[in-house]
Amino acid sequence: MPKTGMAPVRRRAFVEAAIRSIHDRGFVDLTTGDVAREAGLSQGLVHHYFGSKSALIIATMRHLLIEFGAGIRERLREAKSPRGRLSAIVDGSFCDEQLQPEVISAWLTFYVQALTEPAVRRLLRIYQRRLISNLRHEYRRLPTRETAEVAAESTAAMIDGLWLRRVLGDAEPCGESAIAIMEAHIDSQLEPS
Amino acid sequence: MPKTGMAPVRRRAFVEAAIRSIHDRGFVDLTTGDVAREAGLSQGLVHHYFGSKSALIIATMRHLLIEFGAGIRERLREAKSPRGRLSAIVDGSFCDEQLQPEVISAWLTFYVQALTEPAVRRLLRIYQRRLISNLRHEYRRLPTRETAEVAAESTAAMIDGLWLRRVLGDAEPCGESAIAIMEAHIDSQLEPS
Amino acid sequence: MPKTGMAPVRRRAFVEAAIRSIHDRGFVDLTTGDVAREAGLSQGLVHHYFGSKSALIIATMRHLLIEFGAGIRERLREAKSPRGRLSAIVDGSFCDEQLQPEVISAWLTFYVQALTEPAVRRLLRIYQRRLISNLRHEYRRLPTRETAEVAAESTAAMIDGLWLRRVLGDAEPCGESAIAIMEAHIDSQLEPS
Amino acid sequence: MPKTGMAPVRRRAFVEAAIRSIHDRGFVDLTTGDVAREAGLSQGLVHHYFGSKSALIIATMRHLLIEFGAGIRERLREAKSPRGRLSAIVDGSFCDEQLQPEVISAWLTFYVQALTEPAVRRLLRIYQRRLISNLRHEYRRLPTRETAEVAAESTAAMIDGLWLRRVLGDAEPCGESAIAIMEAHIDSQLEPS
DNA sequence: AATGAATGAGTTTTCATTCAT
DNA sequence: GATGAATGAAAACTCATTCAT
Repeated sequence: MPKTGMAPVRRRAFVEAAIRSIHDRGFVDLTTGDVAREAGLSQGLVHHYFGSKSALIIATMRHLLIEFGAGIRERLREAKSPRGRLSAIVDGSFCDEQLQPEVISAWLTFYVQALTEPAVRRLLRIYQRRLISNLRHEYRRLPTRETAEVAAESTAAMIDGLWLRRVLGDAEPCGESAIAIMEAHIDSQLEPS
Repeated sequence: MPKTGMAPVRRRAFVEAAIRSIHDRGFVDLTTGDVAREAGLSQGLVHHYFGSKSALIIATMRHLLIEFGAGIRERLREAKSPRGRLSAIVDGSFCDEQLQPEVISAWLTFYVQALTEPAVRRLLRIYQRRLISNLRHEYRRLPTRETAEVAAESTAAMIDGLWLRRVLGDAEPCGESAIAIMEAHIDSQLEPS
Repeated sequence: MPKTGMAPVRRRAFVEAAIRSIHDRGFVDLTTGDVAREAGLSQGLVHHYFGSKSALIIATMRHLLIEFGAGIRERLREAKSPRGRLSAIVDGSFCDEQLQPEVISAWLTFYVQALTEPAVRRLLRIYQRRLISNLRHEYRRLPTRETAEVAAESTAAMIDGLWLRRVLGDAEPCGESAIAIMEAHIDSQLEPS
Repeated sequence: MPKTGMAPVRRRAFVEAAIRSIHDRGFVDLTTGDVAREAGLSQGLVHHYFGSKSALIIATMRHLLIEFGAGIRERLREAKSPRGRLSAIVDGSFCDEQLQPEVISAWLTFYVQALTEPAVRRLLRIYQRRLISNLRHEYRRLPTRETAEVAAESTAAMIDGLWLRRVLGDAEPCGESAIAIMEAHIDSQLEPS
């Protein structure tokens, strides 16, 4: 009895195995064999489902983006006010899922790959634009277009920066202190001295 | 008598070639052959001077750190006031040298390598600690130790974040707008509403 | 379902190819490429099955030992008397299989490798101990423990020595004259003047 | 003041360094760099004096042969009787110089190289012929040409065999027991039961 | 659908040899 | 005579990809 419809199951299994492998072995030394072993499947199957290693990588990056986007959208939907929507973005950026070491490793890999792989670069641009545009929208009450732009830009930067600094910190990365700093920054943007 | 004392010259040549190659071909696909060609020297010489590809990479990361540290120290020495010293740090972080695409690529590589290579991780920690400790020191006039800490942390994060966002921006990365945003942030930390 | 269970077949093929290659090209200049070509398989497969060149060499040495041991054991089983068992050992040592030029080259290599490679040294010790202990056992009727020991030692030495001298003799190495000399030596040990 | 007549000094230094290096690193992994370092001289100098690595190896083998031959000749000159001359050969074969681990390693290497390198093979043949012809000459009083031949052959074999077995024994190789066994064998050849 | 087997192109690494000084 | 520098050819080893079953 041939199993049918395995495609989505297998693809997901490989993508998740890729994220774990990137963390465990580092992206540079990642082999399709590693991923297959991690997924408990055969090496040949990677090519059956993705066609090439690089296609698997792109699928993995896309997966990160989708998961992240879904988390943000979910939180935005539940938020009541513009201020709450800003908190939602911060929350979605520092939630437990996003601070998992495996996910962090994969995101950083994402950034580096974007430097040279156009396909990955395109994906990352989507993330960056979506984030800045969400922020700009929530800052729209600020007096000038210019102020809103700067507020959005600085908030986005601080999210990325706090995340980046947590990546390689001594302690387990924890979102709480990052969220506190972010909230203070947002407040200072909204009620300037 | 043979030509002597080439070691430092060659090492530097290879390190600089490595930075350019990382940018041109991407770190993942980097070969010692690429670096040698870029340096205009033979592949064998890379191993003669560094022993292995990975030792070359570590030397390259160390080079980045040294150059960056020297730039910051230089600017700090010339600064007149605590406020000026904060600007010095920002300046050193967004100066032309640091925003060269080649240097940016290499720094990002640095981060990714730090995830899995302990030797690289150690180097990166040095950078992070030095930056935060410099900032903490300049923020020492703030009312509480806590406020100073948060100010330092948020400033460091924003530096890294702005840099990171410029990495993959559409335009040539330019430091001016980043510096403006940073200065505003520093001011808001020093004179809270 | 894929073709399965090739591992032992391939391993044996490579080991036998290694023995032939050691003879043809000399151990010092032996490359995994040579062995692969000799086996009619790809170079990569050598590493797939053995992990490294040196593991292949060790497997080859082990193979020699096993084949030799099996030949001796077989002959010992068929022997009727202690005297016959001594002849069995001599026979097993100078049989056609052991005097094949390829096998001789490989054994000599074995000895040289034992000088510096602990793993190989361990294997060779097994051979030496087994031989001397077999001989000692068959000489046990001699008046003193001491005499038996010397008889065993001298017999073992003469086996190795005759073999060694045949290795590089002008003519095709032939076992007959060696066996005759050995038999005379054994007789002189058992019935001293 | 240019030093003149360095050639023999340097050549000897390299040859002795080669013997030590063969023992320390194994012949297979021997590099001219190793030898040069061991000799405390530069790598280029090896080629200046020998022209190639393989010429150095041959010179080293020749050196072994000369030293060994000189030891035997010296002892033969001092011997008073045919029986004493047989003892002289045994003595020369198991003297301290010949049982030095470095020398043993080099001799074994010599044998292996002889399998594939005609130049080395030629050298080794000289050793073998000289030894057998010396022995044959001292056994010339035996009743038949045939008996003398067998006695010479078995004695030579036992010398080589005892030496070979000492090479890789557990203990420091020591000549005494070998000499005792050899003397007994010679006696049994001369006064058969 | 799935796999173990196999490959070959490409990578790091080693090293004898050459050379300018 | 002597050396450190440099090279290039060849080696071990890796791995994405293909394939027969």
